[in-house]
Amino acid sequence: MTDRATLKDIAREIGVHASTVSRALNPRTASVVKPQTQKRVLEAARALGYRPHPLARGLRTNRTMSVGMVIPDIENPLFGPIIAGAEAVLAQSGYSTLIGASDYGERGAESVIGAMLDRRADGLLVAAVSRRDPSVTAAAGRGVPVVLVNRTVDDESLPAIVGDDRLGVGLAVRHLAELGHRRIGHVAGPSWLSTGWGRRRAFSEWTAAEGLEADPGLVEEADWFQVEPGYRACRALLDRRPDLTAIVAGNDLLGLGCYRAIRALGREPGRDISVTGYNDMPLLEMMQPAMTAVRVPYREMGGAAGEALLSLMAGGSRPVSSVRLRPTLEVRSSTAPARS
Amino acid sequence: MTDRATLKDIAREIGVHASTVSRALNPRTASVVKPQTQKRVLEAARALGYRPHPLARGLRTNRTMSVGMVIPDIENPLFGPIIAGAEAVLAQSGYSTLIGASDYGERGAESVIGAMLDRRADGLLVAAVSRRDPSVTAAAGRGVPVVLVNRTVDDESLPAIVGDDRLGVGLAVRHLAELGHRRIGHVAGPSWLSTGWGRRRAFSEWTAAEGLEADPGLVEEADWFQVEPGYRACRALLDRRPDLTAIVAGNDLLGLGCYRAIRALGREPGRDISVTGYNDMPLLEMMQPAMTAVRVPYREMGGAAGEALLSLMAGGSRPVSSVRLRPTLEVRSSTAPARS
DNA sequence: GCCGGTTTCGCAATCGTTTGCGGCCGGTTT
DNA sequence: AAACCGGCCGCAAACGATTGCGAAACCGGC
Repeated sequence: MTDRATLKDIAREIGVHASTVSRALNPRTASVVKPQTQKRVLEAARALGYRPHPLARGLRTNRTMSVGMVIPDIENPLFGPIIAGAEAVLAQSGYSTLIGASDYGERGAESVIGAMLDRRADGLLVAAVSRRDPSVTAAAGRGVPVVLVNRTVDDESLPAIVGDDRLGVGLAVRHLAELGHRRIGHVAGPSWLSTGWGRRRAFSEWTAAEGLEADPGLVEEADWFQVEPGYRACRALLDRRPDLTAIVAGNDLLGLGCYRAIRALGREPGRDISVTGYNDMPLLEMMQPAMTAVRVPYREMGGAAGEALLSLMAGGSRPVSSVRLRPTLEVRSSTAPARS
Repeated sequence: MTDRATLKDIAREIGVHASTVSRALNPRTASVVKPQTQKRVLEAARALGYRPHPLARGLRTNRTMSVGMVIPDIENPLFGPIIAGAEAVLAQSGYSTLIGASDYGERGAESVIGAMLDRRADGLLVAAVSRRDPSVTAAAGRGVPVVLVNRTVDDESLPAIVGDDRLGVGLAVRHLAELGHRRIGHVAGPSWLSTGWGRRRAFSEWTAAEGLEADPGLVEEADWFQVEPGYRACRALLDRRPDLTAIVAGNDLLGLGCYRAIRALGREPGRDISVTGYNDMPLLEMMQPAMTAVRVPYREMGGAAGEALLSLMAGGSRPVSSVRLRPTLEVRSSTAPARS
């Protein structure tokens, strides 16, 4: 790599000291250098194609202008939009985004976070947190700005940008109730994740609020947000309650698992048993039947998280509040009037 | 953030000079320090929780231990596995992965690559390259190690880890031919991308090799690897050639577009017209009908790219050869015997 | 022509590591 | 006993930027 120009090169070029060049180039200190010399500096800098050396700068200022982003499993299509949204707003402010996959399990997140702290990331965006996560809270305790995305921790001690699961589940349950469904089941996500747990509680509250049957037996927990666990949980649920006419799934993948389970029993999702998904991930509308789902604005979520982190890193200690984004309901053909 | 321990802290702790500590900690130079002092250094380092400062080290050694990864659009589920595979092997060697989305269009890739070079990334993994891409070749020309993933450039001047499209398309065409299809169409991806172009050429070659009809009119190009363009292209194709019994799609999303187009004509994909996808992205098997597709091992592809980049960055100038990974065919229910 | 006050800039230290060079110390060789 | 050598380690100079401090230069006003 051909060596880049340094401050000294510019200084030599126009006969001033490197520190003057530094000041001229930095908007915050540019006011102390004579306008005319600043102009000369700017020209020389452009002519030489000067780009500040991020390592040298960071070493001195103790900031790396990079943030770490921790994702549980990148292969989940859900996180694409979140990453994209965050990366876009962070890049706008000159921050680079380090990505780290904490493939399943707690050990992963800890070592990924450790690696990012070793790199002196200026902040952390964590999408992988479980309801209590020592490594994340430890990092935050050591003064590193942390913003949670999508999932949060129980005590809400950290700013989090999440979807409003109570609202979202409400949309699904009310939609089904309006279609005449009275016996609705729930295939829940893992209860050690805030999303799994929160939606499950919201489901109970809303069925009660709508005056529907509210039996703990209407809920079956899948041990992971994936198709196969969803299939197993749904089979268990339908074995126990063959009379269900609708199922609210904890997320889209669980919903797809429900499709399989329903078909395995010789019935047809949408026609015989209505199913709602949650998240509205890409291509969900291409499934057969196209799945009705609560849509969470994931790209916005990533963007909001990026902004929250920026203000947290910039703003000293002004508390950054958590945000719950409002979901909407995408009605498609996996939900139909109850035909009991 | 509580200040981390530095070399000097360790040195003071055990009464040696910082340079000795540095040597003791660096495996390459550890041989010149007395084993016993090395032991003391190691102990003190562990006791103080020492972690080298990456900026200071990088400033001195002129390496950042980070690589940039350029992705065309993160929202495409295709790139998740590639990212995950690459990140895993790079992390193993101590490299961090910077992610950058070059949302559509050429300008994007250029500015993203620029930002990464400004950050002095030690190498670049580019999944976003078009068949001729000045910014990428320029970066490589300036001595930055570059490895292309998934897509490549025409002149093959850069090491690239891609799928063997000729082989993959052959699997699809032969499969259809064996099912008795004689009039097979192709919905091609953009011809300015190596994947779109290569598969299109392979299609022509294989139809000729199989003794099938080989008419340029059998191919229709979509202007982007997405469902909607696939739909439009497939409609145009079927308008021109209503007698087709099978379609080879340039990728999965185009294949889904074909589903829609076929249904729009009142026919059923799989039953009336066979469709093959390409890539076998996640959840493709959940579609109705489950799509037969050429499976490209994307996670391996990312891993292989990471390894190629590592050896390129380490190995001086030993040429890193390109790799074409062998695809396989996943036969599902979107292909059936021809019923002409 | 001197003086208080600005503006504008240079000097040098600093961030934490790496590394060439040379020095000290012990033991072996002549 | 002088010379030498190899092992071990300290010294100091880098890497490229930022920044407190002080010193020129310059201003208008007396």
